[in-house]
Amino acid sequence: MSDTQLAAQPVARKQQQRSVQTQQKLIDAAIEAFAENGFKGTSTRDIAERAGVHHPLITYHFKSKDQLWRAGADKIWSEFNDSLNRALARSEASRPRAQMATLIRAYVMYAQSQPALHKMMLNESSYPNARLNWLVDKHLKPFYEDTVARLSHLQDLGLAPGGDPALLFNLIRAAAGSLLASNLEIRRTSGVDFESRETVESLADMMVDIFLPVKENGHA
Amino acid sequence: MSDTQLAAQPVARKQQQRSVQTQQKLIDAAIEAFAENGFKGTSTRDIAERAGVHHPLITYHFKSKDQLWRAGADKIWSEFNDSLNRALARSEASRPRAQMATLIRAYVMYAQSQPALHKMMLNESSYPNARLNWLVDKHLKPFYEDTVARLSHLQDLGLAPGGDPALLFNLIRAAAGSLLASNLEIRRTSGVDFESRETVESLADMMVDIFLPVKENGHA
DNA sequence: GTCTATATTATGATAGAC
DNA sequence: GTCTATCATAATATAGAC
Repeated sequence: MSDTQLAAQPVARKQQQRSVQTQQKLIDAAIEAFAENGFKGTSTRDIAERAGVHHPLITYHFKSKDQLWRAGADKIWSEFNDSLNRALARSEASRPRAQMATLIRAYVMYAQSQPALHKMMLNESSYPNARLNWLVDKHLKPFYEDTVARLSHLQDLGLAPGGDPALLFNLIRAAAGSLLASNLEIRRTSGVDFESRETVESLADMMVDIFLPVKENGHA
Repeated sequence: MSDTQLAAQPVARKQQQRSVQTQQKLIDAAIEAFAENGFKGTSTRDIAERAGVHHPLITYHFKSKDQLWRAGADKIWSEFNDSLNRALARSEASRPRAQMATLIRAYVMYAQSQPALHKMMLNESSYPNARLNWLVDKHLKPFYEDTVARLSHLQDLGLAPGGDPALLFNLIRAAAGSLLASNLEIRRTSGVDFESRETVESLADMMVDIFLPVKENGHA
């Protein structure tokens, strides 16, 4: 092996690290900007400024505005799935109603910490487009399939409100997502502040009470 | 009176009529475009194209993009309030639970026919800005005050779920608004189609069942 | 991997002919 | 009231120096 190879490797690694950091900063800035102003309403210059990076680096790292948007959506959904799975593992709940209550609480908590999840979905639902199809097929559908199966089972046990379980799923999801994405509006209208953990937890409690009104036998 | 005055009046009226028509076309196109792409994401050229009008006419009739946005919001909220008031008058319901059920149904129906109501609110809730403050103070607040008072009264009667009535109000509103604004996404994910009146009515039924689970004495 | 400079197109708003 | 033409700015994307 030559000297240049021995010396070159650490340099390459450092460069690789900086590259990854730049990409992460751009992705985080993109999530924020796209959630605020939608895909069309967001300029790559705005994203670059938020990330503290020169704007041609977006093309360099992500090829296009569209690819950067996808990277942002991937990150959000990955964090969201992790968050729900961790909550399920932590709760150790084995009964279906308790599991669904855990899911609802975890959904509300995640929607507060990252309202962009709902914002980006709703922004893309405005008119038929490739990003919406991609979002649904890659990310929403698996979550939907799993959760509707759980809700359907709860209905069979008489532990969830009747009616189309797909409708029920979307009702719960839309309520939590939209509510926490409307943070600023609701604070101004109602004085309710979802930045307070207490308020978010009372929302989660209220949702569990309303959407799962029937308790499991022998348990609180 | 001179001849010129007698002849000029009808011409002025015709011009006035065309002016009003142009303004209406622009307002309708603006509502559509702003709901799809948000304020920043919408170009005045896009609005003018949708309206079939040359784009400098926007400045002429509305002074600015911002003023046109406000005209659109005013129209939506005016129609929305009319729609709710007509539903209340039509139902002749005198008991508070039946009135609230009527309001929920009317809200769902309006959200289907004009999802822009929810879309424009949520778009402006993304970050602090003058349009959000204007929307809340002029339009949302009066609706909020009236409806929370009704919900609070229902809670006192034991006819609505407990907890902060402001939270309950926003939960119901966000659920219906967001659900019908997510039309395209939900159809692709779940196969549920809110263009069907039957589906929308079963959603309204489900919402009344869930949010007003306790019936009034002696009535269905 | 990062920068400056720039090509090309789109945007909000206006001026001035008709 | 309506049109064409245009200004100043901002957008996406790329080229090429370092």
